[in-house]
Formats: sequence, structure tokens, C-alpha cells
Amino acid sequence: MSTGMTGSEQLEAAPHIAERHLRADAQRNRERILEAATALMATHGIDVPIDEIAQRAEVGIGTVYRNFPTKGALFEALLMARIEPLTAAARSAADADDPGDAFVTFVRRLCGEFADFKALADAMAASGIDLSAAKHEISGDLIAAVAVLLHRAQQAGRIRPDVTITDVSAMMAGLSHTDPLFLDAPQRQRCVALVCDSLLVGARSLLPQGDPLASSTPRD
Amino acid sequence: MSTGMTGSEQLEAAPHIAERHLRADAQRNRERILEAATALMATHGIDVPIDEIAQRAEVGIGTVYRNFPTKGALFEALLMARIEPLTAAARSAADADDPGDAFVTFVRRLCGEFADFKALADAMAASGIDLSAAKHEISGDLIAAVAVLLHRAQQAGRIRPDVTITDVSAMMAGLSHTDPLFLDAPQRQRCVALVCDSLLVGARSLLPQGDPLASSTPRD
DNA sequence: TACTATACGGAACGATGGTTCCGTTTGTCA
DNA sequence: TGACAAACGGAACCATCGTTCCGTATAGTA
Repeated sequence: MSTGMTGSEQLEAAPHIAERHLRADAQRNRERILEAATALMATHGIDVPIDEIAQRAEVGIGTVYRNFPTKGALFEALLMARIEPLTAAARSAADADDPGDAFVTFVRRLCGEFADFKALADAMAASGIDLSAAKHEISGDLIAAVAVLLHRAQQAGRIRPDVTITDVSAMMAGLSHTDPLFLDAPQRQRCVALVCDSLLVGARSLLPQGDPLASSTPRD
Repeated sequence: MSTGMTGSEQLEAAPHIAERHLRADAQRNRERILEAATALMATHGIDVPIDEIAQRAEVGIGTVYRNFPTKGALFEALLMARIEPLTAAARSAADADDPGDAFVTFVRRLCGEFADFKALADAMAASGIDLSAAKHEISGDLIAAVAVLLHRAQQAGRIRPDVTITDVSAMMAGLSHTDPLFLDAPQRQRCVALVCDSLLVGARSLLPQGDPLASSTPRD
């Protein structure tokens, strides 16, 4: 579960490659592994076996494990790379002139990421729902940032004041399950639009009746 | 996969107990198995191992397999028992005086079932999304019935005319993932209410601001 | 070039879980 | 009550997958 790194003991032990000098081949392989894992987890989610990642990276299983002590660690590394920009986006959205539009835009982006990178959807589904414990440190910052964004959008009178961050989180977790293998992009966007409709004050529909969905936010 | 039973060949072959005379102990055990599987799949979903079901039924693994040729078959048997009344409910809801209210009531009931019987949620999540093929015969009737109900509710002017059965299906699949282990009943009902809000014409909020959520469905 | 720490590959291990097989038990019927 | 088909139990089998281990290969360096 948690990485278990609480103190400083992992420094000298360093059972798995630290940021020290990597041999050239090691460096190259590490990158290949990340590349392969990204590609596979994007389409297959977290369920892709390590063997396949190694195979795609043209590397032995052992090499994968030398770089990432566990499958979860590799998974987390990839997630981080996805979540950090999202968190940043949520933060800057909170400062937007119209936090309402920014909120909707952000939600769409988040859901878009689910489709682009299934592993993120898996993570969201697995952990996005229970905010009770800080047990999922990975997404903690993201959720916190979204909470602020939500609050601003509500203050601006654009999002229903009775909606909570837990509501949003649960809806996002639900939406993350609109598997891109079964639901094509337009259909998925319809669902996102529907959920957004339910969050907005006044609920002017975001569904493409005229074509508001295509023009994403500048409507108005 | 599919049960593969297309014709009548399964009648004479009957590799696994047909509806013939069962010995008394066999009959009793079969019921125990169904009972145990229901209880376990209700809380743990489809992931519960056969061993556990057998153990709870106080029966050997072999006995489980003599009654149900495969885990999937057992799963399907339980699902059937859950889905049939739902399908019936959807059908009669379509004939209600106010199909709009009936639709919302039905959706709530469906989502309530997800919480009561996690295996149903699993099935919905796994198959409810792709309606493209009739590959999931189990839920086909249900979806068809809901489609009629939706149509009626739209004709009655209560549900947005731009909402499709695919939308509804996908939303239900998403909602099925509001895991009861993480999301308590009230929170789950909030999410259901939010989704319903987005489907209704006019979108009078169903969230318990005053107490509309409590009043519009007599129970649950 | 020769030497060694570093890194590599992938067989092997252990855990999990579905399914099969077969020797034993038991309900049923004469 | 004796005999046999029906049913039982659960060890064993097989497949999957994460992880470890260790003999081998090689990049970097003197």
C-alpha cells in the first residue's frame, strides 16, 4: 500500500536504483520501460502484466524490478506524471475569471484523461471514491485542488451550492468507468456533459443540442 | 463467455444437473450453495472465490461444480434472480400514470440494488456499458425495458428528449461503481439524485435541500 | 586490454483461484 | 438390509501473475 518510507532509512539502503549515476544502458532501459508501461497502461489499465511491459520494452523482467521495486511503484510513477499537471490545472482554474466555466472545462479535461490513460481511470475508480482517509496520497493533492476550484465556482454562483467535493469525486470516479473500449469519445462526452448539467446552477444543458458541446466553453 | 446454448443439444447432454429428480441431499446442497453465493456476492461482488462459497455452504468445491458447470454459470443464475424482477418493474413503470416519476423511482431502485447486491453492480459495470452487441443476453431484456420506460417518460415531457438509452445505460454503469464499502447510502443517493437531476426536464433538484429526496420515494 | 561494479535476463518461486478427477459416502429402492 | 447409482469432498491440476535470485554480460575505467 503506502510506500512505507517514513524516515531516512531508504537512503543508504537504496535497494532500487537511486538518482545516482546510471550506466548508459541502464538509463536507456529505464526510459524504455517507462515508455512501454505508459503505452500499455494507457490502453489496458493497471491490469497489464509486468511480463508484457518488459517484453514491449525489450527488456528482462528483472530489469523492470531493478528500476521499480514493485508493480505499484511503477504504476505510481506513471500516475504522478499524469496527476501533477492535472493538479496544477485545477489550481490555476481556481483563479480563473469565471470559475464556473473553468470548473466545467477542468472536469472535461479530467474525464478526457481517463479515456487517454486508462490506468488513471482505474486509480480514480479505486481510490477516488473514498476521501475519508489520506490513504491515497497520490490523488490527495488533486482532490484538494478540485475542492478549492469547486468552492470558487460555487462562490461565483455557477455551481450548485449543495454539491460537495465528495459528490464531485464520486461522480468523477463513476465517469472514469465509461470505458473507452465500449463508449466512443462522443458518447463519453455526452455523459460528462450530463453530469456537468447536474452540477451547474440553472442547468443550461451542455449536451450538443445546438452545438454547445463542440465549442466547449465559450458558449454564452 | 456466452452460455453457448443455442439449440436443444444441452437437453440430452446435460453435463450438469438438470431439473430432474434430485436426491434429497443434493437438493438441500444446491439451495445452500445459492444461499451462500447470494450472501457473499452481495457484499463481495463477483470476486469472491468458489472455495469461500463452498465453505459457507458447508459443501465441497466439487459439489458447487456439479450444480453449476462454471463460476460464471453460478453468477448468472444469481443475476437472473435479481434482474428479472427489475425488468418487470421497468415494464410496469412504463405504464404508470406519470412515467417521469416512475422513471426516477425505477432508477433509484436500480441503484439501490447495486448497493444491496454488489455482483449486480459488477455485472452492470462490465456489460451495461456496451449495448452494441447482444452479447450480454442477461441484461438485454432489462435494457430494452428501460428503453421503453425512458421513451414514455420523454413523451410525457418529463425526461429530456435528447437523452438516449445509451446515456442512461452508461450513467447507470457509472453509478454502479459507487461502492457501498466506501460511499454510504446517503452519499450514494445524492449521486443518484444528481444524475436524475441531469436527466429531468426543468431539473428540479432532487437533492435533499428541503427534503424532496425523502418525500418522492416512500422507502429507501 | 583487463578488471570489476553494475546491470541484465529469465528461470523459478509462491500465492491465488478456477476447474477436474477420483476414491469415498450416502440416499433410495427393492 | 443390501446394492447401486447418485452425490460428496477435497486433493491435485493448471494457468496467471507478482516477485526473487543468480549466473551471465557489459559499460566504464585504469
